Amino acid sequence: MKWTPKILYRRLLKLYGPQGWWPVRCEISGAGYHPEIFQVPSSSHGRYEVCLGAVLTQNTSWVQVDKVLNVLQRETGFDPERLLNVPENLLQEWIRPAGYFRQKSRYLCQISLWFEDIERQQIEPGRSELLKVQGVGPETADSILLYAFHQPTFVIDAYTRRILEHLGVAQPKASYESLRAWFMLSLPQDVVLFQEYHALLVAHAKAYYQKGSPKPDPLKGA
DNA sequence: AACCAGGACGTGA
DNA sequence: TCACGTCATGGT
Repeated sequence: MKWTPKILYRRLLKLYGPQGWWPVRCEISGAGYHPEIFQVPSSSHGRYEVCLGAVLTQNTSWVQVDKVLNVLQRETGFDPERLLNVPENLLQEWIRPAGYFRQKSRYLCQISLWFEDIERQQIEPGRSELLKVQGVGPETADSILLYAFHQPTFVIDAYTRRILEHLGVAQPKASYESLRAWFMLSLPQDVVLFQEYHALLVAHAKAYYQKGSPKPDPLKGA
């Protein structure tokens, strides 16, 4: 089987159907994810929530992030100015369940400053500028650009790597940018397509590529 | 009781 | 550039 981005997408879509992704809070979705009812964040608070979640979920399960986002919603109403005025100790207590709380408290402040700039100037955020923010690496940057600001960029995460390796598409040590290019160079630059594609990869990985209990990939069989 | 979770950074070679 | 140690909590 010679895998291309388009073929892989068709197979995943057939297996799992539309995802309607960025996971928001259980309070809203009931299950941690809300397929079908994903609303693109049209408000500043919505965009900001995605930014916070993207940082908080680094190397951390979403259920932990979910708890933290509920606290941040209650305490700050997803207002960057209010978050920036919270004493560091208190912010760290709020985000403790998401792990790395000392690092992430700083990262959240940095991304908040960046966010305020973007919203104030009402300009489209640039990827290279976003990557300069402390605590924002390639995956976090692409998640923010794709899900908060609707820019056509592709998110590569650990799940995506695992799938591409097992399918024989990628080398184990392939760079982030090379994998991102593999998708972006042969697909239409469509925001919803990229959002759905990443969501489908996560769905597939959760089903078959969990490290504890890996199962045979149905994509490889046929 | 280990092992893992949708990474990123600082350091040294 | 790149490999490696570090950061930290909660779930399984």
